[in-house]
Amino acid sequence: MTTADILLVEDEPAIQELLAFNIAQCGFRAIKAQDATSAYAQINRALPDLILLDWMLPGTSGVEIARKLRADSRTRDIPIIMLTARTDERDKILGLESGADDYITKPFSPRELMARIRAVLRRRAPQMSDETVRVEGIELSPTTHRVSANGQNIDLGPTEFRLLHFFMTHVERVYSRAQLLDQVWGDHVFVEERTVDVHIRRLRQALEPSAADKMVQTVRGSGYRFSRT
Amino acid sequence: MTTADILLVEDEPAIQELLAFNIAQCGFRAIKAQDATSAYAQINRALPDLILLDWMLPGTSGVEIARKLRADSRTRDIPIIMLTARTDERDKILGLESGADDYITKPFSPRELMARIRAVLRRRAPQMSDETVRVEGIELSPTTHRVSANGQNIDLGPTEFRLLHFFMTHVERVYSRAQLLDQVWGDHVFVEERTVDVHIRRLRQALEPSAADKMVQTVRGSGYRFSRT
DNA sequence: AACTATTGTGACAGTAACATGACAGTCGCT
DNA sequence: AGCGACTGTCATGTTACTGTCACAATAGTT
Repeated sequence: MTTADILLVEDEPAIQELLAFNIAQCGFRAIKAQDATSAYAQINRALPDLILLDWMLPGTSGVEIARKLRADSRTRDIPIIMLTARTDERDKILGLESGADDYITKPFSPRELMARIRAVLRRRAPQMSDETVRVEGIELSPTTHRVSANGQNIDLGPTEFRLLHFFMTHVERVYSRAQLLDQVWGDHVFVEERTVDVHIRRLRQALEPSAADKMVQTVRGSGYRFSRT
Repeated sequence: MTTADILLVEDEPAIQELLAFNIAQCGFRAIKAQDATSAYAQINRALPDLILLDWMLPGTSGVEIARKLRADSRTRDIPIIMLTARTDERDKILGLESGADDYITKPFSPRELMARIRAVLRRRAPQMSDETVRVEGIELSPTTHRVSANGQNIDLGPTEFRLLHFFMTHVERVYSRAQLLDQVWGDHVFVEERTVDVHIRRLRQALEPSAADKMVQTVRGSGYRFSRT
């Protein structure tokens, strides 16, 4: 759940392959679709974390797809980046009005595209971006899967790692147990809410040697918060 | 790594950019040309180590370029890989007769292309693949295909060798089994993910006498990591 | 202070993830 | 052909993580 799923809607097979390869190279998971129909099918199977949408598609155009996704509450919040050959300023506006988060014109450098993907993910789903996060003395690096507090290494299990990662990318805000289950465990799992307490404890225990456990705070009646100070 | 220079002759800018990015990702240097004229100009400036040649080009075709390169003693030995949309067997023969080392039809997977580039480079210019890598006490020399840890020789099978080579050039970062299969096994072969475990074990076993096996670390739930300490 | 709602904690069994050993198939070599 | 080295897969151990509970501790209310 740490890696972002990116739905790639593109009809030209060569470009699709190349983009998929680049996405994978950057540590994300690429899900491919050639047209609107298969795109919807993929979205129905599992919500992606970001959608790369070709402007020109056979049948339903990219703009129409974007509009439909924005109309559905289930898909409203999924970031969309449009790919297009047009450089016309009017089209750009049209694309953004249709609900796209960003917009990139062909020919584009893959490096630029990847930068935009990261930027959008950082804005919309910070825990999906794989950048190193630092809060106070704590440092968490998703790519190396390492955590350190005040220089000393911290050993975490997978769940505690994701939990801390989520907290560090959503500082100073209270989350209910249900919200944490959705965000850290995934929305379709059924687990007892009190299980969160246990993992909070395990996280605190791991952070204790560095005195960083004070940052994981209980908000009675509401949930938990990760906070500086 | 003595990076290989790869001349990329392709008129479609989008595909050129994407290929150039992939080439760079793999640690090679991409030199771009849109047509025969600029290709010759680049070759005159400095001989590339490999040429990626689009079959269909405006003006002089890829086949003609390949013939001319083969006729010149200065360029006769440069490996050539042809890119083409045609799947016709006759064209394939024509392409190879014109002197190409390999031939790949669009749409192709970048992974396959990169595998072929590596294969051709390995065949035609083995010294180009790489130079000796050193991490902690371990020393790996691709050219001599030798590995030593703390002075003492280590015997590795081909797969373990490539695995260690990949790890040593990508230290500290965690790779999933799928990523390792992509990077180390290369071709789009279907291999069970658990097979990675076995080769990890074989690698560890080989490194054990030098106590270097501690560097191959398991990251539960994520994959494996090669790390100092 | 007493009571209640909420959260902390230690223990535990089930399980998912990983390690290991064995084996059969393949390939190149002489 | 016969041999040895290497590979991929499976079956079986082994480990470490997970979720749940029972009960202890704490905060909030009256």
